[in-house]
Amino acid sequence: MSEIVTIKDISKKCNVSSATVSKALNGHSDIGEETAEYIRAVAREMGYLPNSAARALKTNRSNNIGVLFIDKTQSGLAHEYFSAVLNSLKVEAERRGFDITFISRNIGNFKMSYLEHCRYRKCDGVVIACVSFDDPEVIELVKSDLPTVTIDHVFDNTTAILSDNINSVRSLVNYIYDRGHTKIAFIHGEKTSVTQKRLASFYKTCEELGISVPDKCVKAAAYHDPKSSAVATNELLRLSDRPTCIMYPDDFSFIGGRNEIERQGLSIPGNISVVGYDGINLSQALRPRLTTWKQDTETIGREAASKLIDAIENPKISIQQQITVPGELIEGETVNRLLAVKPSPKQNRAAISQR
Amino acid sequence: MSEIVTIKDISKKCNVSSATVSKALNGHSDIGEETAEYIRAVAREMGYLPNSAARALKTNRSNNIGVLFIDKTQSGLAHEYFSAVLNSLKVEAERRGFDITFISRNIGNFKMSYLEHCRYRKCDGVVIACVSFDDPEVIELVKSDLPTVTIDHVFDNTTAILSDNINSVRSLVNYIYDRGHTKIAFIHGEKTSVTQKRLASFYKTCEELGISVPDKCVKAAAYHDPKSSAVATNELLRLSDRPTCIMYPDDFSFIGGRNEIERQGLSIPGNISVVGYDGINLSQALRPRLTTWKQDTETIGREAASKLIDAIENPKISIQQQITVPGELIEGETVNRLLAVKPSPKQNRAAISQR
DNA sequence: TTGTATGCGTTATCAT
DNA sequence: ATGATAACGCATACAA
Repeated sequence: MSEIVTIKDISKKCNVSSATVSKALNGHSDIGEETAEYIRAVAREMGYLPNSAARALKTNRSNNIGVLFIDKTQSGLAHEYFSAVLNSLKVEAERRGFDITFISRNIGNFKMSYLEHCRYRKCDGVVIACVSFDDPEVIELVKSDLPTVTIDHVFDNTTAILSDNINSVRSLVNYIYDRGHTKIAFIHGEKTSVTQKRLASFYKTCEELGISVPDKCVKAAAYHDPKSSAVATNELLRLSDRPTCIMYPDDFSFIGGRNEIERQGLSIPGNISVVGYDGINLSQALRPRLTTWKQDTETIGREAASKLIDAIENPKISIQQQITVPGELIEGETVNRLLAVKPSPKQNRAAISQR
Repeated sequence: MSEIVTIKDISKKCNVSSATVSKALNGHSDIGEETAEYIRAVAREMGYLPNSAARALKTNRSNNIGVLFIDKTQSGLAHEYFSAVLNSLKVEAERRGFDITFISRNIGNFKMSYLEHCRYRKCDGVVIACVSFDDPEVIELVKSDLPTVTIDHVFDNTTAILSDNINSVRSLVNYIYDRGHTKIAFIHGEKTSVTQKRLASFYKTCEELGISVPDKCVKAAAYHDPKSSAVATNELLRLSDRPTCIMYPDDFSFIGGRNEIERQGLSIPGNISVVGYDGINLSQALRPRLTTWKQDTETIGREAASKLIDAIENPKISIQQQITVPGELIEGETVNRLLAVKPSPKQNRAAISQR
């Protein structure tokens, strides 16, 4: 088909040197405006495209950012939260002229570390998310000279984009409390730093509100795993002093809880109230619509790309920072309003047994 | 940190020329076995990594495959079906030494076509999926000299990996019929070639079974859109001669149908039977477990990568082919067994009104 | 303001 | 079996 056109081809057509063409194309100021414009016009007309490999070889810049989105279970692509973040990240990266490369071990026969993969592809920087942050290879990556941005995890020497796990749980608990609940159960995912933040915020907020939290009301489950949340739900529903509201680790896990609740002939929110976490599409397709916390995946992904590229393009003035991205409460229909006034324990128990 | 080590560095250490090192590293046969082994050992010890940019520049091969996974709505990442395919594709590509680059328009300030993006990044080939296949830019891509594999769509000059949309619908309809249903409704997505295949298979199978399909029982909705499926469900439920089983465009859309069914006080499968399509995680987390068709995303993605890389590595002997990937029926709990014997129309009507 | 020359790291051709 | 050399396309230091 159409032959590949190079700078040399353009230089011939324009009767200038290839250096002049290169400068004109890159907008250097030391080229006459008219010649520059002419060269650019010819380049456009000839369908010129820069050769990214040649450019990378020369400049040691690839305009490529690595993305480490790996999970114990599978690739991070399975989680709607992470795929949404990735998508936003990709959009912003492309807007600023960067492509994305998935980083992994084992590329072909070469077994390489994450860092080696980045070096092999000459990635200008790397975004790390949804990965075991204590993996030595991740540490190696973070400690390297490569610009790095982490999502939902803080290392002391990198920029981090954080979904606001403290305020989210605080808001949810306050919302639940305002609707008259004082017996609130919390099902959490695997013990990551995110989980620890949410759990701490849960305890702290309850304490501020004067709500006691029995150990029985805090259950461990796993993220994105309806089964373990179903088990936890079952245990909670069997408590003699049953909670009136259950908080789930994420919207998808709630499906398991919902099954268990319905299996016991209870209705949401009539007999038991619930909230999710994430605000994925599914949560608003369900009936009743799930009350949940929407994480701002669009901003998280965009900021991750943006801060990383800032660091790449301005290595000296860039400083590590932690950016906390607020989310928003989605008020669905799954938290019952129990009483107009703050209930005493006795009233509360009455409200439960009225089912 | 550790400096980048090049072939030249190795050649110095080994007291051979850089040409010899290159050949040894690439396993050429014209190097003494002992020297070659020695060179490789030194390279390993020094932490040598090939410079992909230099190699690409020289060989005109990037070991990079482009991936066009774009949807009207968003990126294809939102659909669990496509993200699963992509993940499998990525795994196979990496196993064979290829990285993946997302192809899009608008990279930086350069507005480029899909083909131009591929050329810019020197992609060795491209996989096309979940895209408007009638987009002129996609056509341009397919008609180019770039090796191409399409997923779920056939062009006459490319290799295609196809989920078996004919047999899947046939199997579903047969399964439903075997359980005593003769009034089967079909809700379909936007009119793509996939949709047309499924619809044709639906009509054909019904005809083979001697089932008549009133126009009222075939409804248009949109993929991945619970709302439109809810609307279609509502219309179907209001029919005087109501279907006993509804087939949904996909598992996620079924959520909308389910809401509508429950809103009307009907139960699944007691009052109305349903099947989904895709077999995503959600479908088996629901209660009752959804009867659906599981598309073999793992094979689809793997084959797409595999065939594309075959074509890249062996351009002469590679031929276009269409590969149909079978799926499997997931027997959930959402199709009621109506009668032991094939029902006459009258019995059938009685069964319906008994609710 | 424009041109010349060089080298980025690699592979391939052709000698030796 | 090994080495010298050139070339891939581009950007830049320096000369003009």
